[in-house]
Amino acid sequence: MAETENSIAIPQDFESLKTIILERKAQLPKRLRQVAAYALDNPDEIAFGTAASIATSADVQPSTLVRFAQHFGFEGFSSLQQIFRARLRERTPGYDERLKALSGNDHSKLESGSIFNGFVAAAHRSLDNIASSVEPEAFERAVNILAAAETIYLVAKRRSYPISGYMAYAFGKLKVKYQMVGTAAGVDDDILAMAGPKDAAFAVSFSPYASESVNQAKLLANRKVPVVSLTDSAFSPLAESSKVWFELVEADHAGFRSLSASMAFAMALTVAVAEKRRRNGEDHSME
Amino acid sequence: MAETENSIAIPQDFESLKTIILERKAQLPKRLRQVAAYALDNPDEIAFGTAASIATSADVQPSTLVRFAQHFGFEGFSSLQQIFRARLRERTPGYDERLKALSGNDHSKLESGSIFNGFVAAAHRSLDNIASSVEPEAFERAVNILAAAETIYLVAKRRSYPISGYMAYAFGKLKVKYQMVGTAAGVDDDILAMAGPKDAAFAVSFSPYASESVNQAKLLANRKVPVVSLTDSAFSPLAESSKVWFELVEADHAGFRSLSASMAFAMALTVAVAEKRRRNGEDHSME
DNA sequence: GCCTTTATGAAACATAAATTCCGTCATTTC
DNA sequence: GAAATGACGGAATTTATGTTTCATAAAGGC
Repeated sequence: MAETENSIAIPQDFESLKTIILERKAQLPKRLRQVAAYALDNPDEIAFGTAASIATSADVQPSTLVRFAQHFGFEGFSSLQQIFRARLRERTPGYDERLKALSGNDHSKLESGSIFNGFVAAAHRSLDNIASSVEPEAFERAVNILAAAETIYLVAKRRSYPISGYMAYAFGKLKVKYQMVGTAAGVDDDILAMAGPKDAAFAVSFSPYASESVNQAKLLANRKVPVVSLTDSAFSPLAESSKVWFELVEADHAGFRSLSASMAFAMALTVAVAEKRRRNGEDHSME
Repeated sequence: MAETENSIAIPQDFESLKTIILERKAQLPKRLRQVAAYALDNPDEIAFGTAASIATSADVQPSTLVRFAQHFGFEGFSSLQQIFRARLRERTPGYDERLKALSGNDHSKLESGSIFNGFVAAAHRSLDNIASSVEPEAFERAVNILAAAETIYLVAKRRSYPISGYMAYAFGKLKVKYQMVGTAAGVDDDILAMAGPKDAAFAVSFSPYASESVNQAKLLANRKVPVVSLTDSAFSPLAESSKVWFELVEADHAGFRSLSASMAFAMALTVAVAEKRRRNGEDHSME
């Protein structure tokens, strides 16, 4: 039987394997394509896992993994796995190189490279700051407030809007009731009128502060709705209306700021709230 | 059975394991010391090899490896091996201090702290990857394409939406003509109908891919509109329609991903495009 | 519409692995 | 110098892993 009459050679390194997989991707059967996608997206899993564990993660049968390997000329799954392991071995991270890679990498040779480097570096700096500027106790309190809320109102405009947008997406997936404020014009007041002390709000506003956000936060605070806020200055007008507030200064590159740290913060808060709710009791979590 | 009455805790990461081994090295029996030396000299072997193969290499019996592991409080050899594997997985940072600051800071004491730490760490990892996964040449090409465009169409749904949202905000401030696709339902086709070869599009889609985004990218490509895309898998259907595409895998914490690296990337691209336009000529930049 | 081919899932099999157990040896202590 | 304690090597045991096989399902061709 000429099972593996390889007109083409068996890939010996990860890069060529990746290339071949991408080339043949279209012609692959459904399950094999599924494995291919999983393999390229989670190479580390392939390297360390067992056939059984990988099969579970990728949602296929172990035999499919073997077939996949054989499809590309390997004797069995194990020999394919070697490629993935070699990749980790050789790519000895050499962490120093990694840092060097940032300051001295190919990017800087090209025109736009320094801009790219600048933003990555700025994001790193932002994240360095975040651990020190966010107090654990405050974070805990914020989580408690939001976890106890019936509905979480998300207040954000302009530059902050993507943050609440992402939180909304995540809350939706996590089955946490939320309400975005400030999407369509005009109806905001009606939405806010429904908020009460049993709810809570999360407001984000960076300088220059959108006056609507500030006003809406005030309005909510007056209605005894506990407000948690994220801002970039202790002088932010948001702080007055907030039970808990966080000051998070994003590092900038050439005056422009990305939202890297804010996104990490937002996601942490979102998941922490969901987690807290889950723990607090399955009794009334799904109403 | 008080075999392992650990007055001290079992090491959970490679660094602390290394420290403990070095501390106790002097008091170790001969063979165990032999294993200790081998382990620290050939960590990769420990990570990938089997107990039998390692034993042969280190010139000891397999049972000695088990004894060694138990000596340090592990249940068996396998659990010790996990430490060595984790080291390779998590590209143990050359940023030692940074991570140590993370795992050892006040946050870990509190309930939600580990979630917070997890997301900050994940964001760091994402940014570590970004420099290596984004090719400078590709970035340059993407900048050129978008800088040359009359109008930049931003295509993104769901999880990717905040990215294009932020780019829209920044483009607005930078006076770069753009058009968001997919905000209000229904009018998308009309908007896309205006796009032509002189324009360009930037599409973002992460798994699971929103079919509208994919279709719209295809549509644009068919209309000879150059498409630049950002995705998280080489398998993304977006890739086919794109002139340039970037694969950017956000590291996850407990299965949830933030958008930290994507945000840095988006901002870098946005500013680079604006900068390029500014340089290309003040003549027609302000029309 | 039927038949052939190919893909897929589930379980069985054989193998290789990790771990445990026990006998032997060396070193120390009384 | 004898007994005891601990280390070590090697084999036995048990676990679990990769692979193969077979039956079924889906797809494609005539």
